[in-house]
Amino acid sequence: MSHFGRSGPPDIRDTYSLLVLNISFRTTADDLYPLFDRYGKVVDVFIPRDRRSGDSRGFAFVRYKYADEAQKAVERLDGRNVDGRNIMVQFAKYGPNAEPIRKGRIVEVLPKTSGRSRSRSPRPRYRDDYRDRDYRRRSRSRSKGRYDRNRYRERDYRHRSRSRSQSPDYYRGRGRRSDDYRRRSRSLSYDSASPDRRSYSPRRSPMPRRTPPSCDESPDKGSHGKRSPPSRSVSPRGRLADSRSPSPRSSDQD
DNA sequence: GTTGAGCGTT
Repeated sequence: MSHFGRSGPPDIRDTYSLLVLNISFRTTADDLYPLFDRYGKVVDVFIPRDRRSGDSRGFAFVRYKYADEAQKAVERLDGRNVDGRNIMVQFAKYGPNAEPIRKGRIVEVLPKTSGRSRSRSPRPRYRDDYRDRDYRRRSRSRSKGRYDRNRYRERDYRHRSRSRSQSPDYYRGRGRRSDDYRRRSRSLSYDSASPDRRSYSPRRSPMPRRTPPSCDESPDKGSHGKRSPPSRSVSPRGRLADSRSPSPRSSDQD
């Protein structure tokens, strides 16, 4: 979807893609187009949206016809306040196919003569993590802390250098044991230890299974872990995989 | 109604 109503990418042969991050969730391409178009010839403005919800992911791609104009827009719009959010404009490092751009076109065309023009926001950048093509499915935001939406797909995406400050020793020595310990503790330490350590959160009941007549007690309280253990211990994974997502990768794309 | 590191589609 392009702002021009065209189908797919117009022409990336001679266009320079700019990645606009930190934009508001309600900011649309129409809002960015005039903003970027003022600094150069904008070929296309694309804002990835969620398939399910259809909401913006919080970033957009602006394609310029010339690199010099694109660079100017980067220096100009980078850090600009749009819709109440401080956007971050930078050259896209990856192409639509998740491939590294280095044809000398869209790739970083930062003139060394200009020195460090982006000293305004010297953020770390990585170029060897794009291989994870599954990133397109990852939660568009960290709301998973509150809402378990795509927790099943959550993996080591942001572990590059954000929250992964712990020493590798922890994972090598403790990591394995922890995994093993967690597994076995699931069958006997259910009502003894923390009943809800990392248990499965059937976000929504697959089937409209109404609560039993005896709904006097709150199922979230201790009562829940008292009668549930037997059913979960039988086949915790079987239920989840049989009722919800049998193969996360199977239905990756429609 | 929420969210906030990052890299893209008819």
